[in-house]
Amino acid sequence: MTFPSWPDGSAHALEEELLQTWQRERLFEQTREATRGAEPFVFYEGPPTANGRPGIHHVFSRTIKDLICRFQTMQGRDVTRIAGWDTHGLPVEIEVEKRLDLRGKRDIERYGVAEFNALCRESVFKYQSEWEHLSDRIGYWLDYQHPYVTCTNEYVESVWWVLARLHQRNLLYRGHKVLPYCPRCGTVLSSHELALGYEDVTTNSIYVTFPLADDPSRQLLVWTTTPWTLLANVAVAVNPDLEYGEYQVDGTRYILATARADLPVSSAKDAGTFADLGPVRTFPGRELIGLGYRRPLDVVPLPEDQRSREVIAAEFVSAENGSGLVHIAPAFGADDHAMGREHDLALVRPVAADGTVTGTDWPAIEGQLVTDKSTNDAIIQRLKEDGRWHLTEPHRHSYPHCWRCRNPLIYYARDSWFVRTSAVKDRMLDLNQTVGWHPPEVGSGRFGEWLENNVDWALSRDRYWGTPLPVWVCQDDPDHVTVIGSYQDLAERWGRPLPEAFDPHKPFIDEYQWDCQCGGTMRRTPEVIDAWFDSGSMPFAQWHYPFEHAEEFEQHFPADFICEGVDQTRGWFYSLLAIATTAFDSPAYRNVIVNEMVLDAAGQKMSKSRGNVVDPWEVIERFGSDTVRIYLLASSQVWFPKRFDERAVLEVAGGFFDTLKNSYRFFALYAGEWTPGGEIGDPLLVDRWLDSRLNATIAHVTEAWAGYDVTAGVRAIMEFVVDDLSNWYVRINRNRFWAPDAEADPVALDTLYRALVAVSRMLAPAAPFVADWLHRALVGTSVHLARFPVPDTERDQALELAMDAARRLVSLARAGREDANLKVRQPVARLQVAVPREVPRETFRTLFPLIQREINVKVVELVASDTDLVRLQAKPNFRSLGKRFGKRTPAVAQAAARLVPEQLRALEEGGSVILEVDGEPIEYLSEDVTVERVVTSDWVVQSDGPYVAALDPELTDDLRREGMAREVVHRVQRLRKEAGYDYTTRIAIALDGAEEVLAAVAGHSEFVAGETLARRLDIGERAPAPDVEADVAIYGATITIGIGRFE
RNA sequence: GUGGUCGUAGCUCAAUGGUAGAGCAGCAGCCUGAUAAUCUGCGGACGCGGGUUCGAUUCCCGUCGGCCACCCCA
Repeated sequence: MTFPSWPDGSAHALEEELLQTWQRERLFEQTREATRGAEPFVFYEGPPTANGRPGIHHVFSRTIKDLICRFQTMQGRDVTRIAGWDTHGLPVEIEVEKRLDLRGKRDIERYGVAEFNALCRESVFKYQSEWEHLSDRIGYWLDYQHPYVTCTNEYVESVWWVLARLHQRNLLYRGHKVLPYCPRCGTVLSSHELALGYEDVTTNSIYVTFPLADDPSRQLLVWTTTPWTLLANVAVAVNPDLEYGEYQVDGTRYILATARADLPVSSAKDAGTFADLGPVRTFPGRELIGLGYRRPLDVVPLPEDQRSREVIAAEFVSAENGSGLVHIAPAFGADDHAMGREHDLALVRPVAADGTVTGTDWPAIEGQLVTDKSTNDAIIQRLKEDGRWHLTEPHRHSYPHCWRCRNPLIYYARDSWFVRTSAVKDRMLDLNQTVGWHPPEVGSGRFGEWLENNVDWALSRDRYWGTPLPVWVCQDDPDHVTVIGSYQDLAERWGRPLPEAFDPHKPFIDEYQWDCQCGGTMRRTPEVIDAWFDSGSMPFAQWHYPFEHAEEFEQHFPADFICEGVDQTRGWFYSLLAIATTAFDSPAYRNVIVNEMVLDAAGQKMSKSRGNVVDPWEVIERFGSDTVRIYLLASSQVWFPKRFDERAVLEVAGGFFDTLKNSYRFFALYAGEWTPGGEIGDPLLVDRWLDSRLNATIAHVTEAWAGYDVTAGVRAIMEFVVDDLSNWYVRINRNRFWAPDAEADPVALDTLYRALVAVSRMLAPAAPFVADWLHRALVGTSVHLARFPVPDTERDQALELAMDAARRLVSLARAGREDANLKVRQPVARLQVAVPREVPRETFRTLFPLIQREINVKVVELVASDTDLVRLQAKPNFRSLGKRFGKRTPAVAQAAARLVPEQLRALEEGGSVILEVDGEPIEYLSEDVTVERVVTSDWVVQSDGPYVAALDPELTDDLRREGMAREVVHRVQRLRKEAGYDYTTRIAIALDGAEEVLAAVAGHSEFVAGETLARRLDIGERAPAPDVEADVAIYGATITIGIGRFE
């Protein structure tokens, strides 16, 4: 057979062509068929939201997912790879709001919820085809024919089912809590969403004075970073054990913690501090407790039946910042809320659900958004007018923002629905222990610590486009609650069959109501749920479990493997675990690879605003997706941040593919009509060596990938191809593939062929295109239907050691040649080598011919002792000496210099010797001393530890003549190339010029003719009509070489 | 602010309580009938200050800088 030549076009073109072939062959389906019914390997695809474009970081995690899934498929596992789309939630709503230019919920309601949601449903698939296309283009195989889609009726029903189940288990409840709340989106956020939106901001914090009710000249100095919350102030908290002081400024006595007395006494530029002034008196905070005060901004009515405007005690108050007196507004802070309950404080909430001020008798501020700077400015202005303002101070802190709309959040008390995850916290921690995290730190650290601080999952969202919360509440008695777990259940309650075109979304679902047993009306609570709950439900909802596919679900739960970016730690990784724990008391995944972010070349986060976003399409077109995939996998562990630098892409992956391509080209060039599987002779040592290295590599890669270390496996393949296969095996065996007038050695062809086939199979999960091209070229079938290679022979450790020694010595001898200015073409008479004991002598000796060829030396000798070549010298090993000798270490180390060669050799061979140090016998053990070698002989000696190579530098006339002949061969070869001859072209050579050179050639005419394919060699003549002719200097003497075709 | 993490050759990174190692880039050279391949040679007192120790890049404390996470922080 003949092997096709590697296409000349770009990697991009090759990949595009293969994609068409794959499609034509329905290759993905074929691979699915091939392992159907085998032991399953369960993979869950984290559903992307299809309303944003995919980026390079998606290529990253998809490459890892693809690698593991392909690998497991090639191991014969039945790998489920179902695509999924996350379709609900705020991101989708916000996209639509922007498109319609709506500003908030009121606009949406005016526009019509039904119409709005219809647009949301549509917009989700805006980028779907681009996602599918990109996944396809990078070779990410996923079943896009039957994806799970979180907004379908089936999916929603499964989510309802699990919510009803949680309710049965008393894990779903309604609570009134202060929660992070986005005024723009008009909804609460969960703690994991909160984590996504912290930003450093500078706001104006203010110090405000609260005159005491019975003595207005004594004033509490109170600090706040959110002036608008003063509208709802009902108390001031002090720490009863903290020291406070009264400071007299003019007619006023300010009260603040003495630890905070470095505050200025006024806003004047040159104002001194309270500390400068000194306190009139000091006292513990408990003295203040119970005192009444005049509240600032008296614009909100306070209920009479509850306490307000008084000083209360709170342990959490510290003097770290502020004044040591904390303003309490129970509606707008979690601590405040707790204090309010504890002390029966009034709760006023002069802020509407849209974040605007309401219910005050201050017209100027009514309707203002509390997070607007102007609102705070107005409040500060009024405080100034009222004489209650003391100081404004810019305050820089990280403050939570809505992770979707970037607006600042407020803390806001309202009714919400919660999943009681804190009740299963310990269980989640236990189950998390069973998960194989890669890297482990994320699981134990970032994720584990997060679980330790678990709070109940704030599930409900006061929005429109989401899975509706299937909770119906009695209008008359809010304690009458029904949670619907299926559509059948709904129909039964409702009393009629559901309509044909039933849509469980808002607003339609809100029309379903029925009579409560108490006579009231059961209506659905208006909220939808957190979209993270949707995606966390995919293990069962993708099967419409328990309504369908119960068996499939059970076989596919939990997952063997998931993989997402580190940003999903509190996202999908958590929602999967939380739901699996509460609903099934099980982990949702057994192994997870957490990949880090892809940064730009400068290490900056990619963001649209910075304009440093890498377009995956562009990069793939330039390099090909295999190159990008290999780069992302191999440049560093996937859990380290990647600096995406285009130069680095070629550095890491380009060289490897070039080498692989050239190895194949070399093989195809010389394979000719050779057909694998035929009769071949006995393998040589080098062939067995390559087999051994190949088997070692297969074992290494298999182990790495089975253990989810994708990088180690990829690197092992790359090292094998570059170091062992190309740069050593092919190079040293060139003459077996091409020898003048001879067929290529079938044993070498077979060895190289098998190695290339195995490489293509190992590479298939990582670089599916190139691997497939290669496999088709070598074998004729797709690599993706092949099994992953299995080591087929034992490793030959002795041979690998011997070859390793040979390679080292070749390197050393070359360095020696450089040193002595002896070109490799100049033969030398002898090379003496020394190797450490563990190198098996006999095997090593059989490699001498190889060393001879590589070094161009006539004789290689293994010396028993290297004393003739080098002087031995002791280098003390402080590590082992230090352990035994402590303070005497330096003396003992120094004394080691006195060890004589016999002693050093004894040490090197594992013995021990005794030496007297400071009048005391000291025993040196083998590990105490490293023996170094210093060159002493006249020979050219290079050493690397116990490996020594020594060249006899003396050149006889014979050697010189041979060197000249080789030099002439070299020149002729260059001229052949210049003439553009084919490598089989027979030529005629004419040489004229320096006698010395001509004589040398004459003496080696057979060699020269053989190497250059010369059928005619005219010495001392000029060619009559050469194709190429040149004057060249050989050892300083000039000759003229002319070559032409031999007809 | 709190906690973590990192700070080593131009770049990317490694190792170690014992005197610093690799890859890439650069320069010089070798080799080459596959190669923009290989091979050989050339560089750094490990952010700063202090401590523990016979000895610290490695341990401890502080400090500066980068990154990450947490946070009701008034």
